[in-house]
Amino acid sequence: MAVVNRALKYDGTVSAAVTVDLVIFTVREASLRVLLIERGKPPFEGGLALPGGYVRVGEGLDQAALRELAEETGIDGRELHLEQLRAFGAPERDPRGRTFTVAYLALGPDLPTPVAGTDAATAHWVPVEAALSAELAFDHLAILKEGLDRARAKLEYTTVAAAFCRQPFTLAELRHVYEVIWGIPLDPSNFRRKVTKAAHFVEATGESRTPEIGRPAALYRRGSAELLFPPMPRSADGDDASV
Amino acid sequence: MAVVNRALKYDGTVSAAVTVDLVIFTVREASLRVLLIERGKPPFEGGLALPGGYVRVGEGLDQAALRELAEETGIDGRELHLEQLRAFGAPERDPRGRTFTVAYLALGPDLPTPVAGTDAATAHWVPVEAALSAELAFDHLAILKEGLDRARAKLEYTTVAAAFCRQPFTLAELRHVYEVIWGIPLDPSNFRRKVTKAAHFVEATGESRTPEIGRPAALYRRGSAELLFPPMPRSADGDDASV
DNA sequence: TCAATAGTGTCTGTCAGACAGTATCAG
DNA sequence: CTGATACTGTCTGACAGACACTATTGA
Repeated sequence: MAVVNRALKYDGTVSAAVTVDLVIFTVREASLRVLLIERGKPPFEGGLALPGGYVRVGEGLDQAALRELAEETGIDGRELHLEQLRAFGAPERDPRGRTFTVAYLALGPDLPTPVAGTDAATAHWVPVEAALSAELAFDHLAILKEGLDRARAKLEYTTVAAAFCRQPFTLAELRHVYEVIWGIPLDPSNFRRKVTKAAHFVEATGESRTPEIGRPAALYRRGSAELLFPPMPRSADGDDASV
Repeated sequence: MAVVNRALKYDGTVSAAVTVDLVIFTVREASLRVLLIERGKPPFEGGLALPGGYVRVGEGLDQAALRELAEETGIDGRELHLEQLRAFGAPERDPRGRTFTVAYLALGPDLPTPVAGTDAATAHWVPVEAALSAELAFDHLAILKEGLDRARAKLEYTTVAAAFCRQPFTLAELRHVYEVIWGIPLDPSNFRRKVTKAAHFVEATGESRTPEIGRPAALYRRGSAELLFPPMPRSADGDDASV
């Protein structure tokens, strides 16, 4: 769609299209998944890509990211964690002409199977290991990698892990998020001590949930803290398992 | 400069100018300083701003940042730490029309007084406390704040502090960087233990430098490590002193 | 009763904070 | 010698890793 003009201004500066692209992660069935769409139009027609689209006139970057999130997935962005990753602007990253993209990272609880939107023929939750070895359109593989790195890093020193859990949640569910994203097992006992002693990471609801088997687990909600101090230690030897 | 076209494409997507802006920090005379220019042209003529300029045709973002660094300061960017902060794109951030900017953070040792460049009437190393309470052009105050936050955070878990020191350096000089940027004193003894025990943060040259007064100090060079593990602890009570 | 998961208690090593004490220079 | 800064050593408390042990459910 839309031929992007690659207009030269007299002084050699560039006028370009600007897009937002979204790295949307969720945890489902013991794996971290990213939302990928099958492109319905050239370039890369039929190929896999991150959801995204052009920024509109009069629209801010965050605003554009929220709109694309709603359009391509039907998700209300206010329910998830959304933050900017960074801008990508290599001259040849889009064969249609000069295009800059601002990548966003979105984290949410196991989300509904998304609604195919404007540019999306179909959308799927793809396990990240699979996505990392897939051929993605444009420079989306690099963007995905940065998103993954950022998500992994942020689990350490912020409380975003809770963004992956539908509230209320058990500590086992929260721990599961860490284990899946870091690809390493955590000691349940030490995890509990850490999380419950950190100020305002989680707050107990006083209720509990009885699973099909085993002892009922206490339920918690997100606390008010954004930063986690001291951080959640990732085992010294930076072992990322498979990925 | 130059009138930026705010062309609407038929589908309402925007074509815009793209700039890079630089937050360049250095440590001098017991204060953290940022390079600000006095704008030579409208808008905000005569006002203070971060150095920066338009991205050119065929030029990548990092490349544009390096070029602007050289043009406006005469600094060879390969000598300093340069990383992207993030993109800013509020619709009304530039009165001339829709403009996106990609902010960069640059960290270097006490740098030469910069050469006034293309868009800069004059350039100064301004103490950050002063810059934070100044009226900066565009959204540059917000960009500066983010740069400062990022720099402070990165001292904790990376070895970038060494980027502020001309090599070779003493451990007192390196410690001074932390103290100035965090605005808190660090215990010299514990700092030494931490830095020398961390793998490849610094490596001893075997030489020493005799100051005007006091015992000579051993000299070190940057090590190969980028990440610092375990991190440099910032005292639990997040006290940022004045700033 | 057992299987399974939730949750508690405790030992140990590592490391940060505090600070006493020693070393090496210029005058 | 004094003053100043560089460097070493040591004690203590906080906390992570490991893991034994107890608690509460369904079948």
